[in-house]
Amino acid sequence: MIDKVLIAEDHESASISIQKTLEDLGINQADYVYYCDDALSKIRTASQQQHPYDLLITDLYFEDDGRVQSIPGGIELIAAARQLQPELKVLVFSAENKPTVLETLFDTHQVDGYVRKARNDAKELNLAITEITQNRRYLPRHTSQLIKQKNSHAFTDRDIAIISLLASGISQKNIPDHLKQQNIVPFKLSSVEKRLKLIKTTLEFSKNEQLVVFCKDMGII
Amino acid sequence: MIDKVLIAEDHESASISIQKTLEDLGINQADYVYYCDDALSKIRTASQQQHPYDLLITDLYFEDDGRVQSIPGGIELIAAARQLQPELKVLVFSAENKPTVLETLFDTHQVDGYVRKARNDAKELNLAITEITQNRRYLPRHTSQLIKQKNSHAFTDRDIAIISLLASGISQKNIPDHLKQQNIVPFKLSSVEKRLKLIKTTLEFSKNEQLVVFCKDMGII
DNA sequence: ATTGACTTTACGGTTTCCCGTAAGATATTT
DNA sequence: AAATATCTTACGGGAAACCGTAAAGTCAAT
Repeated sequence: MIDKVLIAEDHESASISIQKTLEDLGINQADYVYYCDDALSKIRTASQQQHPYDLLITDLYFEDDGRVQSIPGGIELIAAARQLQPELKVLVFSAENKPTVLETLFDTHQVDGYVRKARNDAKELNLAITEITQNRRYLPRHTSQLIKQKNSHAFTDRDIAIISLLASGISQKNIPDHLKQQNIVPFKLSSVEKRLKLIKTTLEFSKNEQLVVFCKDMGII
Repeated sequence: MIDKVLIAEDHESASISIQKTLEDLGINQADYVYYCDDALSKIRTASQQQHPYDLLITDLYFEDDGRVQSIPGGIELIAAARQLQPELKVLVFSAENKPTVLETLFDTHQVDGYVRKARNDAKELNLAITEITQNRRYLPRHTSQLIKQKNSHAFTDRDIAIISLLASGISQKNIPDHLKQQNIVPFKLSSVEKRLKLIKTTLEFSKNEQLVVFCKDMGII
């Protein structure tokens, strides 16, 4: 049974809707915070006082408004919260739709539910909480479609480093220097050239410009 | 005085928050729709029945879910609504933050208010409606900062065409063909080279890759 | 029509990128 | 340890991009 819920959401309007949904479900012990750091400290305190939260509903992205935060976003919050309280249920409520991000949420973080901010998100939220109450996971069915896409390439950290350098204006012939500095191997120019060629071939791209916008769109960089 | 409000917002959760805010302000005649087409037909009917809306609160982006819509988004909705009912007040409620988009909203569409979906958006929504009730515009103060940014370049349609071609994988030396096909002049390679160099110089960029991601981020392409 | 200011194109040299092949290094298998 | 496979680097030729200069074209004003 889910009695005590914590909402971590920086958008006040979204937070209000979540609170209303919890009310509709008869859940009266709902706390809400606008920063990840506050969320973690509440989880810690509740856990220490032998009255832990049953469910964390969290957004993924928290806007920086000047207040220094040690936890930058939802993913890090989930990791930190689970370390304090491993059995804590987690429901992510976010507009995020990028395959790579969702994949890590489902696989490495094993979230119990995911509701995307979209047309029927309030009804979905209600449904998701109901499912989680019964110890089931609530993951959108079209997720698998999103993850699988034609000619997909698994980007390594090195790939991301290289493409990020390109996107930041570094000339290809200078990339070896930067890779070396970051202790990324192999770092020689010809290996960089080969790798870029491979990526572009599998994705059926012809130019670097195309590749960087793709990575932007996909949230890879 | 504002009595009758229409909410055009595809996110159910956001719509609920807006409705709650209106309740808090004592505005009881609030209709809400999830599609732009529905919004326009409601505005038309209300206007014809001599009981028009006082305020339209609308999102900018409406997700395509298969239902065919003639009005794709908020900007087009605003234009169509103003044509039917020129004195209609418009308050935009969106996560949008790109300078170019906001500029057209404020300047060419003359919206009465803009609230960005962010940390204190519910309070801001309340404030904005109060301001509009008193015939004042409510525009965020940091807007001017956003629009004005160092080394800014005014992108022409031709610039956008060129950069879009680059981003879609067209080789620079083939751009002249495509420009010619689109009847964009000048179209010769050397003029394209010169233009790209100018843009990159003013923005202090060194590579095309950098330029295309910038334009992606800014919503220029 | 001529001048002058400005825009567009032509052209050539240099740099960077692209891409194949071959040599060298590293890891794996037997 | 030798053989094999795989990965990394070296190198070189050709293509594309970069960049300056000069020529050709365009336009406005007198």
